[in-house]
Amino acid sequence: MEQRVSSTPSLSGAQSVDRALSLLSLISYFGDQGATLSELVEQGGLNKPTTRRLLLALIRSGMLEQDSLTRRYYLGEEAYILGTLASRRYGLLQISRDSLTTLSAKTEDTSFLSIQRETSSVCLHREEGTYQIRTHALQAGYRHPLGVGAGSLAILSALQDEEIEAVLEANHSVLVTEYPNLAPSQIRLDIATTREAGFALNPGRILANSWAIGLAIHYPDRRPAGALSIAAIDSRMQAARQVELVALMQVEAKKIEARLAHLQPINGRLKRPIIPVRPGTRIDGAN
Amino acid sequence: MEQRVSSTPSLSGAQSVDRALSLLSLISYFGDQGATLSELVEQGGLNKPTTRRLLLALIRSGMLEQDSLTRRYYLGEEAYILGTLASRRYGLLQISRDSLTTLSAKTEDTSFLSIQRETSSVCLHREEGTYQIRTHALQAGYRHPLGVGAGSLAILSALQDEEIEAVLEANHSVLVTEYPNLAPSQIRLDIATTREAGFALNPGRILANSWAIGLAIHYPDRRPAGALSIAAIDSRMQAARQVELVALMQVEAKKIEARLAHLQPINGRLKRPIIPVRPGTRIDGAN
DNA sequence: CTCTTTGGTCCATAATATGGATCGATATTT
DNA sequence: AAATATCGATCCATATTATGGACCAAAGAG
Repeated sequence: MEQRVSSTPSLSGAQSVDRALSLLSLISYFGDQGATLSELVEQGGLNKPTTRRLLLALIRSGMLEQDSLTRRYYLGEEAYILGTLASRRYGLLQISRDSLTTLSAKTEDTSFLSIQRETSSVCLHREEGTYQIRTHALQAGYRHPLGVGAGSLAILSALQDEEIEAVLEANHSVLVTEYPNLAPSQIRLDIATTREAGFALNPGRILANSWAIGLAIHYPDRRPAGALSIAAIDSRMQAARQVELVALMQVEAKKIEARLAHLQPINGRLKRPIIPVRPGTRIDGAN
Repeated sequence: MEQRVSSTPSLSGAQSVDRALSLLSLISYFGDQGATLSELVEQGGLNKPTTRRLLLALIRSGMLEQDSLTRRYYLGEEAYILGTLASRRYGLLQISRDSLTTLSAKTEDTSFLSIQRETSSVCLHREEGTYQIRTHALQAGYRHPLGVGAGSLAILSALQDEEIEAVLEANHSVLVTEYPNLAPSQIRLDIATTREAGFALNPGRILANSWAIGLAIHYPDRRPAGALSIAAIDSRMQAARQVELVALMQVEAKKIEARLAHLQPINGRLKRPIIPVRPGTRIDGAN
């Protein structure tokens, strides 16, 4: 009870919901590894009893699950179901899956789909290539500050200049401490190069010899919806092949953008499903 | 403040989180149509200001969005992202997508994937067939009480007898009022038929001439993970073709079950993603 | 065996959520 | 066109609810 701000004029409220969903979001970054209570207390900025109480509420709703043995917390089945249902409005991954398959099949290298989330990019999908040497610097669920990584840089470069500055400022301390090769000034240079070339290149900036090419996917209004990227070892990413890869990616990006244009106006009226269940009927430990 | 139960011994707490997530779940049943505040007040069992306050909290977190014009509420992008990230543990749909494509391609009819959610089944995906006459009784996101519909009946039939009775009891009033052709007693008969035949048949019980066949998908421990189903007009669902369809579906169900067996033990330790963001830093209207 | 760490919980206190009442805006009716 | 109904949204005094320091048990670590 320190966080008094006293400004909250009226509006707002339901702060435990904010906190609980912040925790949920935080947990999502732990991926398959799951999160421990201590980690969540440390990184979530809430104390132990509060954290635990909110986690229990999330578990009750099915959004979260706790491994009874390891005591770790994982996203639950309800999160998966809601996401699947939401995918009809936001189904970038669904729409892009074919393209990722195609890209990895044609190039033999691993391809990725990333999106923006606040000031970071998140990898939504990794499509394995067949080539024997693969970089594992990026996995589904991994997050990096915008500008770090090829897809991430492609997205950042597609933002407006003032947004870019806001992002870089927000990420300043993280960049300086965690990514010595990627100071904000360096990223600004990379953005210029990206815009000029029409694609983003990560020449092993995060992991040596692990190069990648990224291409932004745009909404009809030109805002970035995400980015495709392809990663390989440097020997497979020299100038000539870069051109080939970009050409392939451009074809797929175009396809995705065409489908995206059809996805948005789904707000049309559909028949109502049947809705018998009555929530709000006081959930205790009654499950 | 009527709902005093006074029993809540200790445990529990964070009730607004319960309520908010109940609302979120409720909204998910409205699908592409979105939900209005009034509908949510009516069906959610909470009053208007409370409902609205919780909705605002959900919007702040990105789990929900409100159409600024129609004022309707829809699942938000954050829900989609979380679901995508959770899909590595619960990716039944991902695993089943190929099978649905195959089934619809081979049969020319529309195929579905459904799962259990509490005492209902929810359609996660509808894969269109090419045949000119198609039934639109089932869409992704639609919910029916367990036992209503072919996939739904297949799932119910795969449960244990005592679970079945619990489900039927919970759904009793809904079945009686909403589905005159599907009294609990009728469903019990259908279950017996389903278990004997090895597949579920819906002979136009919900919508005349709209028949469907359902086949349960099992976890390694035999609990149902969901169900495949194929729907068509009755003339395309006579005995001979039923056998053909079931044979095709069994092949696909086997494939899915094999992949499911590999999905579960993903609790392995993976490299940690980078986690710079600090939630819990008081979210107001600051966005 | 003791010390430390981690998961989990208790409970008096204080902060927060609650919902009846109210308001403005947009249909609907007469 | 006026009157009425409906709906979304918000206010604010009240009392229910969340908070977090302190504590406990269990499982490593030394």
